[in-house]
Amino acid sequence: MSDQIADWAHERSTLDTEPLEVATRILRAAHLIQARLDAVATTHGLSHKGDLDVLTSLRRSGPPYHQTPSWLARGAQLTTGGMTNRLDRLEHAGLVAREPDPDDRRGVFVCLTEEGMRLADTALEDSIAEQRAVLSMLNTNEQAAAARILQRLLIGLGDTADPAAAYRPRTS
Amino acid sequence: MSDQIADWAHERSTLDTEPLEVATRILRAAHLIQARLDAVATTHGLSHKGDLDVLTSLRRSGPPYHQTPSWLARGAQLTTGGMTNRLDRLEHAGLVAREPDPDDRRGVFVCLTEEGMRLADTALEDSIAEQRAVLSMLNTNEQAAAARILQRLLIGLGDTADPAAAYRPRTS
DNA sequence: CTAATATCAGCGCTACTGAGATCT
DNA sequence: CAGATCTCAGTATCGCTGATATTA
Repeated sequence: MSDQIADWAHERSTLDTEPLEVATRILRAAHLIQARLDAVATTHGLSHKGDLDVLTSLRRSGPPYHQTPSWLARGAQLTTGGMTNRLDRLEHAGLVAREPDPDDRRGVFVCLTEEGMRLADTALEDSIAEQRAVLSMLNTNEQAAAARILQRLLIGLGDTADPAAAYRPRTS
Repeated sequence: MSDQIADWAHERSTLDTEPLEVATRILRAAHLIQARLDAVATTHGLSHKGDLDVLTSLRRSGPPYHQTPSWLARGAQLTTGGMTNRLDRLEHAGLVAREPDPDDRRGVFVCLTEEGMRLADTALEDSIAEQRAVLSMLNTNEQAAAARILQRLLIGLGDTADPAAAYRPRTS
C-alpha cells in the first residue's frame, strides 16, 4: 500500500499503523494546496498570504459586506490580535475601512472598499478556479465523499468556525 | 448543506461553489490537527514544532537510522536551508549527530543519537495515539475512503514525498 | 464588578533566498 | 565546466502573548 507505512510497520510492527495515513496526508495536502492559493494571492498583488482570505470572507458574507474583527478572526483561526495586524495592512492598502459599530461602541465594522470589492471579486474567481483544478484530481463521487468525511472530521475536531456554524455567530 | 457555501452561492450564484468545500476543509482540518501534534511535541520537550518530524522520519527510515539532509528536507516539504536550521537545533540538543558520508564527501548523514532514538520512540507512540484519537471521529469505512482519496489527491498535487515514492529516493 | 471588544508593543518562531564552499 | 550537496547570513513573514482602554 505505502512504503512509508510498510517501513514503519516493519520497524514497529506491534503498533497499529493505519491511522497514521489520514492525518499525515491531510497535512501534506494542506501544505501543497496552500502554496497554490498563496500563488493566486501573489498574482493579485497581495504579498501577505492570509490577506486575501479576509477580503473573500467579507465578500462572501454578503451585504452589507462588513463584519467585526472578532468574527473574521474566528473564520481565519486567528487570535484577534493577529487579525488586527492583517486589518492594519489591508486598511493601509485601501482595501478595507474600519467604521464604528453604531450599536456597540466597543465594536468595529470592517468594510470592503470599492477597490477591495473589485479585488475580492477577481481574486476569488481565480481562487475558485485553482480549487477546482485541485478537485479535478478526484471524480465526482470522491469529491462528495471527501466533502462529507472532512466535515465530520472538522466537527469532531471542534472546529469553532465549522461551515455549519461559522456564519451564524453573533452578528454584532 | 453549509451556510458558508449557501451564502456564497447566493452572492454569486453563477459560480459553481461545490469545489470550494474540500480544499478549505482540508486547510482547516490541517490547522487543527497540527495544533494537536504540536502539543504532543511540546510534551516531550521539543519547543520547535517541526523537530519531532525529523526524529520520527529517521526512526521510521529503519536501520541504520541515518539519512541525508536533502532527503529529510523533501520529506518535511522544506528547503535544505530550512532543514539545516532544524538539524542545528537537534544536534545542539544532542538528539541527532552529523557524520560524513564516506562515499560522497559533499554529503552528510544525520544520525539518531541514543537519546534521540529514545525520544523518537516515546514521542512517536504519543503522536500515533493522538492521530488515532483524531481518526476515531470517523468510522472504519470513512477512514479507508479518506486514506484512499487523499492519496489520489496527493499524487495529483505532485507531492514529491508522496508515501508511494518518498521512501525510495536515492539512499545516499 | 466581570466579561467582551479591539488595539498595541514586544517577542519568538519559522522558513526562505541567495551566496559560497566543496565535491562529483 | 555543469550540477549536486550542504551551510550560512540576512531577511521577511507571521502570529501570539499580555497589557491597556473602552464599553456592555
